[in-house]
Amino acid sequence: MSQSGKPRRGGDRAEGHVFDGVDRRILDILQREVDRPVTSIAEEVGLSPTPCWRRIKRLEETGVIRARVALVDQRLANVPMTVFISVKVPSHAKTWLDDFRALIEAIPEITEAYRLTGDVDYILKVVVPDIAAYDLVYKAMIERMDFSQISSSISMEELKFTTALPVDHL
Amino acid sequence: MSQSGKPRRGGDRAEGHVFDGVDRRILDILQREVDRPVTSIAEEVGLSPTPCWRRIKRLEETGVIRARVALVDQRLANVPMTVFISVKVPSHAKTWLDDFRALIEAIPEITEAYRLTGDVDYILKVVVPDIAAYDLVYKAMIERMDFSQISSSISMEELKFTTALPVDHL
DNA sequence: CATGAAAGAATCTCTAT
DNA sequence: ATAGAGATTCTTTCATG
Repeated sequence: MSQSGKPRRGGDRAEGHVFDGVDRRILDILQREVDRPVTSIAEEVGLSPTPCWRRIKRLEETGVIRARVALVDQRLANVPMTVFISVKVPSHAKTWLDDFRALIEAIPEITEAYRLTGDVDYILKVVVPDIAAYDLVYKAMIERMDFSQISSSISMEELKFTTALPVDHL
Repeated sequence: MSQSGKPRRGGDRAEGHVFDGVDRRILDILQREVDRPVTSIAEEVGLSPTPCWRRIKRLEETGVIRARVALVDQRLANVPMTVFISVKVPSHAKTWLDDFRALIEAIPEITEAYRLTGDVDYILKVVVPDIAAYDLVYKAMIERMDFSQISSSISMEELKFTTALPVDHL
């Protein structure tokens, strides 16, 4: 994968900007260690510091780089448990969805939420210290809203977690 | 949630270190903008720069802060599509799991993978440019390994995505 | 128009009080 | 906690090909 077979045309995006292999390599580095000095990155991609710095700055200004964040260890932050909640909606009224959005935003333990195709309507990723804390989240949800169905799956093991998007498609 | 009702005892972790409310506030900031100057963070949490800097450094050394990374926009990086793959395993042999781990590691489009309780054994998060690219990932998987069952759900909408863990449990 | 060199500003890192 | 020195990095400007 990550090799579609199509010839690379330079990777023009919707916004009209063109990225090349050097941009990809810069992003690949920044997605793993954003505190690397520009000179070090420049060296690795075979550029002098100034043009490299300009590329990074442009990647920020165009929004390709959305944010620079610290990733925190789940266990050391006392939220070692990850639970996935599958939700079916009881109503397709707009008010229900609005309430659901507000609920999701209000609960920091819910770190991800997606609306899906298929028989499950939404999937939520929840991080908590333990089952008891998860139960509090669960209760808070069903107290505030109606659900047609909710089912939980506990993550027994995280095999992979990366925030680095594949860059080969750029 | 995120308020368990128990009195805060300072939040001693497994490693024996004690975090307080200031550490929580620092982490909360760093999880959103890691490039904030130390002096600015110090000001916000009501500390002078030096002790604030020392706290941040300790958070790094103890591994609470795992990494500092750039978050890239999915759409602008040409991987706007998110797909969740549910997998059931055909065999509980160790070799199968080893192969599965290697497969997951080898495919950069698979950004997350978890082993779950319940009827689904694993769930994978995959980011790709489009259906065609997804199909390549899918084919690469079933060509390399056997699965008892695979089912895909396409994300129609990302309601929430944050890498910031809740800090109230620390 | 992109590159490379270099100067000034800001920040980081650590020491001393 | 504060002050501050020295090193590093960032950001901009300018000359060059």
